[in-house]
Amino acid sequence: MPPYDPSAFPPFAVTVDLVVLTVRSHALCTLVVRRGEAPFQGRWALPGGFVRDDEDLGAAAARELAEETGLRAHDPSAPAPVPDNGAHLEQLATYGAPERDPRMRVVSVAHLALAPDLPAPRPGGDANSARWAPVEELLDQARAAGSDSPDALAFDHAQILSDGVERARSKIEYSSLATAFCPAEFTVGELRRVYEAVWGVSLDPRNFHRKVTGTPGFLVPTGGTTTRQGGRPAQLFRAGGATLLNPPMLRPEV
Amino acid sequence: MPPYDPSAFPPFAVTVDLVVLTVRSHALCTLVVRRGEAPFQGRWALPGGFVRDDEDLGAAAARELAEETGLRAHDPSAPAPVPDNGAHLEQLATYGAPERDPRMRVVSVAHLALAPDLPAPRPGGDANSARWAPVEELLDQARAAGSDSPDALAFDHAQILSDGVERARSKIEYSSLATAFCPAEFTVGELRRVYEAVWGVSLDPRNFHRKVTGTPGFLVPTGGTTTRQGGRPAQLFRAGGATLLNPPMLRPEV
DNA sequence: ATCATAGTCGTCTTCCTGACGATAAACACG
DNA sequence: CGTGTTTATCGTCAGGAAGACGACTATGAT
Repeated sequence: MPPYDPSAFPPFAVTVDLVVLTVRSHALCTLVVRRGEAPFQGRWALPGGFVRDDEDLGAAAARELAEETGLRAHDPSAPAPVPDNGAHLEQLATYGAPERDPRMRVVSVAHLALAPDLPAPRPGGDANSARWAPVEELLDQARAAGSDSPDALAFDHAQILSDGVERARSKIEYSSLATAFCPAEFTVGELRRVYEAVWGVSLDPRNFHRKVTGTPGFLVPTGGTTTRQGGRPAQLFRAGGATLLNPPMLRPEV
Repeated sequence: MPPYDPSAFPPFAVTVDLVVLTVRSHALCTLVVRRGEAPFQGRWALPGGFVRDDEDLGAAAARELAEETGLRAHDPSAPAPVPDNGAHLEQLATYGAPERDPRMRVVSVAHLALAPDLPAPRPGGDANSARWAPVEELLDQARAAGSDSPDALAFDHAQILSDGVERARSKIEYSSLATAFCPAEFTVGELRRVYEAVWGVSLDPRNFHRKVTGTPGFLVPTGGTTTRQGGRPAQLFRAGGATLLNPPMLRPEV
């Protein structure tokens, strides 16, 4: 074991980067901001920033999320007394390859946020500096063109986005996390469209309905109904207390 | 968005900590080392150390793992041509509460390593400075006594261990990761005892046998047999190419 | 020879899923 | 005002997987 001498450590910068996902018009979208400075000037990037001196990692991520979107983070470890519109926020992974930032050694603790559909993004300064981009578009781009393409995300953000999307895709299988994409009250059909958008598949409405309404604690009827999707009025639900789905919702093969 | 000025970042130290898990005599155990210096002098802690200047996070974790155990890390992203005794190594989570190290701001990128049963740990220097400790023991301790108990793990390592164990417990459900606890060739019964030790349950040998031998790509028979567990000779298997178990192995309730 | 131990093959019931028919309740439009 | 369209919801049926458990097999120990 090397001697643990805290005065002789290599200096690192620590940042948080955010993969903020939402579902907009049947597509899974993520928030990207345009970089104003070098490196990667003019390229799109995930929102993020430095962790402050006295700030925990999750707090830094929540602060960045609020700055970029106005969303209040919903701490999953809290008892969650208010079913507000706060977004789900969790740590994703940490990226620290030595050359990931050409200027210096930067370790980025990526976080994943899931939010209901939001109005237009709140640009930090100028008008077109932030947007919701369909993740398929961004990921296809990263696969087709290289990471040097001017349309590709800056730094290793395509990898971070890919990891975040994969986390979301797998986590809605066995948890009730998909409700984080929905408003406080939602219908079974709206929840189904979330699954369809995140997985990029279409699901049988009848089997889906049977599954989610038959899982105890997943959905709680509010008593109200809505016709905002057209067609026959649908029951409104809130997310129930259950966080784990057992047995899980099965993602179709293919 | 705050201006991204790399010369004005708050300085952090970045370390890796390791949750090394193995199964020894029917119990899930983790490697702990005794701290030689303050803070927490004399207390047990997870092995770990500083990330070097030009070193990736995973490389730092692999280096620490080799230093502490002699294990070669088995990069899960590599095509894995050699079914060697290398341990499985993956990033777990990152811990960076401002006061987690009283001396300075330290962000620790915890990694999870799964290894087959090893001989006695290789102490870095003196004889009794490292040991395999049953995780139940360590976690019960953390729950019963506070973190100030002299038997409790140093820093926030009880939390890190708890997260690592939970990751391992859930991941063997839907992946073939349990084979990382086994030697290169193993029997169905040995694999079952791994599940039983990690989950702390007992499983029906017949149903378990049906499940693992019936999942395509999970196990590959080597042709050999062994009687090292006593009783009727058992077929030997190697881990197959499949990494995802679908449908998953179900962890019993209760 | 007998027993204990561990492995392996079957059977049966129950639960869950996927496929899909049928009905219900709204709205749009001629 | 009927008719078609859309979405929601209930029901049925066959196939697959899992839990419970019986039965048989091949070793070593006594």
